[in-house]
Amino acid sequence: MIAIGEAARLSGVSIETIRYYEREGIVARPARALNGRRTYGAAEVADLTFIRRCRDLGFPMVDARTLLALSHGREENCDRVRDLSSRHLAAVRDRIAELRRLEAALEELTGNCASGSPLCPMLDDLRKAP
Amino acid sequence: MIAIGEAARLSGVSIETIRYYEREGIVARPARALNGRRTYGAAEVADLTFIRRCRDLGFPMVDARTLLALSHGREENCDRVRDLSSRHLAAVRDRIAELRRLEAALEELTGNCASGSPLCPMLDDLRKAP
DNA sequence: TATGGTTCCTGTAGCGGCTACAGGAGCAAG
DNA sequence: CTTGCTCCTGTAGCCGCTACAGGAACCATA
Repeated sequence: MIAIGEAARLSGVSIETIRYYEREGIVARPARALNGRRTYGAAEVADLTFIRRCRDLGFPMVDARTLLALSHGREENCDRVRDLSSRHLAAVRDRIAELRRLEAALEELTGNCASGSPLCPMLDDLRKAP
Repeated sequence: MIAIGEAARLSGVSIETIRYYEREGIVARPARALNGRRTYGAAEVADLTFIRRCRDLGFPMVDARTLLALSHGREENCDRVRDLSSRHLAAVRDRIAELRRLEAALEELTGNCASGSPLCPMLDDLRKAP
């Protein structure tokens, strides 16, 4: 049994965030040592790591929760998992497309900026309401 | 002189957000009518629209503030503007690259998921700590 | 004049997902 | 015995809004 600092190191989830997950009921409350300190075993560290993996993949917390629950369930509900992840993949692609549009718009604005006008062309563009 | 609802329609900034911008000192406090209601003119609507344009382009509020101030300044500080926007463009590109990595990782995970294993391969991958 | 629908006002709380304290207790090493 | 580390609880802050609650005033119609 290890303390919270060690669990944080092993899982890659910060101490504060571990306590936050506990408060929010995202992970189960760990056992406490006689002095009141939290103690963690391999299963708890695995859960924390699982959550971090989900977050690294950009899943929102609500999905991470669900995935963790599915991972605990006796039947591995692969359909649910695939559904969640393909939705998330679609959201990621939408976001990429949106950022590309931003990128193009910014490129154009900064491109205009390169010209040596007395009036800043970029500010001028921003002032035009579309 | 128009009321806040009309200013919201014209600028594309919601009423609540206009009041928020005012509270935060992002835009100047407008004049008030005798009944205490805010009144807006063309200049105020232009400022709101300017901010919205910045936000649409993904600039953080702190940059939008600066750009608005530059837009009000007597000398159009084009260098500052170009600097801000090229930094922002770089941030957007970084974010796109990050999302592409996510996209690739998610594609691989969901790809695994298509196989008909009794154990969900995606959950299995998530359980492996990298 | 009464009524009803719309707009406006202030103030406060909530969202997500943490992060950063404050203020204190315990524990191990030198 | 002191120093410094880890841990504890509880609260507030981050960003950029958004959503109320609870009330006042305006306008159009009957």
